[in-house]
Parts: sequence; C-alpha cells; structure tokens
Amino acid sequence: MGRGRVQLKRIENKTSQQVTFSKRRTGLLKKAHEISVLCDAQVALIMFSTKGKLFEYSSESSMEDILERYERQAHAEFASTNDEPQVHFLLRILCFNK
DNA sequence: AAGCACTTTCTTAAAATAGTGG
DNA sequence: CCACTATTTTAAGAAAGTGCTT
Repeated sequence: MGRGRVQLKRIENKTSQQVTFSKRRTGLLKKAHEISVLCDAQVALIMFSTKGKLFEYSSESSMEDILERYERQAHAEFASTNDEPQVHFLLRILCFNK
C-alpha cells in the first residue's frame, strides 16, 4: 500500500520491519475494536514484538474473561479430536505465567 | 553528544468495504 | 449469494521526532 506493490514476505531490513510493525499493530488493534463495537463480537487480540513486548486488546473489561471462554469452547470443540491447536497450547502457557 | 528502539507525520497508491444491482 | 464500483481507510516509503541509555 502506498508506493508500489508489496508481497507478503518477511521484511529483512530491521528498521523498516520495526516501522511496519508499529504501523500495522495500530491498525490491527483499531480493527479489533471496530468489529467488536459494530458487530457485538467478543474479541481478544494478543501479539508479541520480536523483542518480546506484549500488546493486547480485549473487547471485555478483562482479557481473562475471553481467555476463559476460549478455554471452555475450544476444549469442547476439539474434545473429539486429540490434536489440540497450537494456539490453544500457547494460551495455556500464558495463563499459567500470570 | 551519539546511538538505539521505537513512533509519528506526510504523500499517495493499494487494499478494504459499503452500496448497488444482477 | 456473487460481481462490480465508488468511497473510505490503511499502510509503504522516506524522513523527522521522541525518549531512553551509555
């Protein structure tokens, strides 16, 4: 966007990667909020920068409410199959560390 | 002062989306 | 539903700004 075609691949230049992360993160958080307001969607967004900094958005007052809901629902939905999604696994680690 | 790790600002083209009509 | 388009929004690129550390 903005100046020529851009393809989806890792940005090798460290500086422009950082700039892109900063700008896209802002847009992503804004979109998460917008869809939660417009469509009554319950939204949780978690991201980590390369340096390990946490960024999060939660449509509810507390992130834990949504994570709990995820825990219950995802567990129920994948109860039949034994392959637990990786995202689910990572969330368990997150909750444990809090 | 200088280096670093981000963030912001500006211009503007790409991408998303709200309407519209098959 | 899908396709087209008109309008709005996002973000690439370049440059400048902010704040923190040494």
